[in-house]
Amino acid sequence: MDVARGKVVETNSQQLTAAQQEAVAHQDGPMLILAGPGSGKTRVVTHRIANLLQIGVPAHQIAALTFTNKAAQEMGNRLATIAPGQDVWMGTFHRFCARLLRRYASMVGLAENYSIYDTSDSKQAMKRAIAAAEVSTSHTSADQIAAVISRAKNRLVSPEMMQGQSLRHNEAVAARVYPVYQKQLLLSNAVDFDDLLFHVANLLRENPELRSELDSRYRYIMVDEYQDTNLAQYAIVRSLSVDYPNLAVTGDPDQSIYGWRGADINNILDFEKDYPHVKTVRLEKNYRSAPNILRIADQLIKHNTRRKDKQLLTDREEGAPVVLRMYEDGYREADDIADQITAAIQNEGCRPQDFAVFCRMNALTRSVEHAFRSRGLPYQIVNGVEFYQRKEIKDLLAYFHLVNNPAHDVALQRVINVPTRGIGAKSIERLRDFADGNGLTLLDAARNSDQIEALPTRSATKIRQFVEMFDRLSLKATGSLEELLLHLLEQTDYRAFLRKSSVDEQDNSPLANVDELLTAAVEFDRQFPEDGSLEAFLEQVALVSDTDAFDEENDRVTLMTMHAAKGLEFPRVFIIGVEDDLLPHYRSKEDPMQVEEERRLLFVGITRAEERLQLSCCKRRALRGDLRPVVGSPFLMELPREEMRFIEPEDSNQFFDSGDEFGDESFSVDGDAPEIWDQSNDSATTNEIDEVCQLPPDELPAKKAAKKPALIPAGLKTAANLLNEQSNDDKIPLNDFRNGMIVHHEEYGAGKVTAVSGRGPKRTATIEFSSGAARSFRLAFAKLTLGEQ
DNA sequence: GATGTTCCATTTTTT
DNA sequence: ATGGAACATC
Repeated sequence: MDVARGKVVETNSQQLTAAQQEAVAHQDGPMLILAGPGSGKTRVVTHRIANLLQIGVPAHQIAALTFTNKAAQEMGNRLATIAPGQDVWMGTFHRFCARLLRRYASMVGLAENYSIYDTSDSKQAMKRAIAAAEVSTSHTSADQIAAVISRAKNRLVSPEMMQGQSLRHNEAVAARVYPVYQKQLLLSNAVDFDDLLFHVANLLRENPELRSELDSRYRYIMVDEYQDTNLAQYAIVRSLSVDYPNLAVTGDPDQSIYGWRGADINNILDFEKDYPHVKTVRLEKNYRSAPNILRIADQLIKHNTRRKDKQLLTDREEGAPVVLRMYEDGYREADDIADQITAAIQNEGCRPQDFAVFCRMNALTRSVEHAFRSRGLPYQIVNGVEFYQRKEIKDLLAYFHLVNNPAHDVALQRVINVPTRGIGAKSIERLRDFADGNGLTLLDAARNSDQIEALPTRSATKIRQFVEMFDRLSLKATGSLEELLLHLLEQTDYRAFLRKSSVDEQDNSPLANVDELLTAAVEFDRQFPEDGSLEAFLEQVALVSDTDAFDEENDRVTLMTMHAAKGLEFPRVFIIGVEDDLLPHYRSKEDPMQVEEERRLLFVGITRAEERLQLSCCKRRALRGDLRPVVGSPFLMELPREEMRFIEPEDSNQFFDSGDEFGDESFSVDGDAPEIWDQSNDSATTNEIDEVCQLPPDELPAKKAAKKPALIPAGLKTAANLLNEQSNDDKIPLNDFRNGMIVHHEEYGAGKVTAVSGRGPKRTATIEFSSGAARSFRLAFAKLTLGEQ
């Protein structure tokens, strides 16, 4: 795994505060560390581990459970600096369970080479289960059923327990699908994400000897982000802390943001009830943020009812006021933020990595990305799973999965006709029927394809050929990943298939992705030369999370969701789209508890900022295709306006330095400005837009049309588009770089392209200059123009 | 059976 | 806007 250095320089334990020292010194018995944002929680936990080691606790008796690999890594790195060479187990809950489950797979009816289905795999499996269960999905959907089942598993509800309960419609449907789905998973020797926890929790509950063995094996357990644990996770740590109740959990109820995934905030709120003799430590001193940022955060979170009241204290100096800014639309918002960052880098000596832009949902990163790219501002989008969700990567990995676990039906269905080899939907359906009818896996059914009466000989032959190809491939399973992948690519002629099926000729990114996967395989081979690396590789791939993609060594502006931002910190933070229906999201507005969670999400975002913070919202936002009027988030009303600096769009001729005037009066000066803080639906702008939108295009009043970008049909150029195009004018489109092309670089002069790889912002070209030097450039940022031939 | 077309919903957040 | 699924055509 990559080694990322922590930003915080470790100091010795003398410099811990009294509260921190108290937590560090705690040895036996349960402990609850209520740690506010930026309170040095990771530092406390690592020092405590070091302390335990020092007093003679063997490293293998300690386990630290986190929610992301990133957090585990960070902890590991820090521990390495204060207690080097100690083999303390650190990792995510899911990885911990995956590991236990490998060992005790047979006890839950799995084989040790079981596969972990990712979300799309389990969705496929779900569809098949729904069909097999013969239920109607007329008033529900596969997604809804999946959600109900997921929730059930998180709450340790088994298929049997779900029967016979009085349920709502989609729950009743789910209750019928659930047992079928579980049976199919077992037959496929597979688990979904929830099963990792579910199986382990059941294992511990049903096998007292095993439970006590593991309890004594893991005598000291630490859980990070305890506020985000669900019932299954709760049950797991609880049953590992009976004989040796040395469970130390850290968390902050105010940062509980995974309720939608089954996390139960009561786990942390009731911890003291669960463990009567618990030692509770509150870390309330904040080392991260300027006081004005903390006051804003504090004011906001005070509006929640389900919480433990907590102070946020800091010694830091007062900083610049928090900015609350309104823009005309998302494009202006993105452009302005890009400009602000560019200016700060030029004039204030900031570096790209000092900045982060947070949003409620991934879709909002698009416009920001565009603005950054057009300015040559280096950035990283933190969504680690993206690469592994690309078609070509999923295809190849599906072959890997099938080699590792031939029962993996989802993988087989994915690849049996990829590349196309004449096995169509009908054949697959017959194969599936045969498998279902005889309780076989799809591969076993395929091995007996000549016995399937419904199958034409022609199809049976094709299927047999596929099985033969697969068997040849399987022979490579014990070799290196590189060897396996190369063999696979050759046997299936996959690259040719990609070239043939790619829609536009220019786009060779699928091929570049294949190369990137190859690189990853080689790298994994290098790191884990032992046997069995295929399984380990697939497990690692299955359990990567978005946050894991964050690279703090990289000098780039970071773009991510607030969920992904938890646990991180940046000197300057922008939070975009602080708008009603987005934050809080409209789906969460019915339930006051969910609204509180949304408020906590904003709290998490705000408290990531060290020095400066800007919250912004727009008058209009392009979402789901078209530009719609929006209003500011009700949360903005909860902030102490007198402490903030409010900035309106320039072209409405309004500029308010600070908050006193920020209310009604500000807006009434200009009749055109919408009352963004007013949630009522009858705001002037809303009506105006609606009204105009109903007119046929040629009847649009010219004046209004000119003023409202909202009314410009997609495809026409907006001012923002034009601007961006201009600045890109002389640059070569990314995908136009070809080997042998002659280019010109500002600094190095003329050169020839010798290699191109990567895609999107990572697209890179190697160029040999006339001086003889060769250099690689990220094309999105390099200053390259077309050279003379 | 393969390929192309249209239509549809779908998007909150993620291990 | 995008991608998947259903439908139509070769």
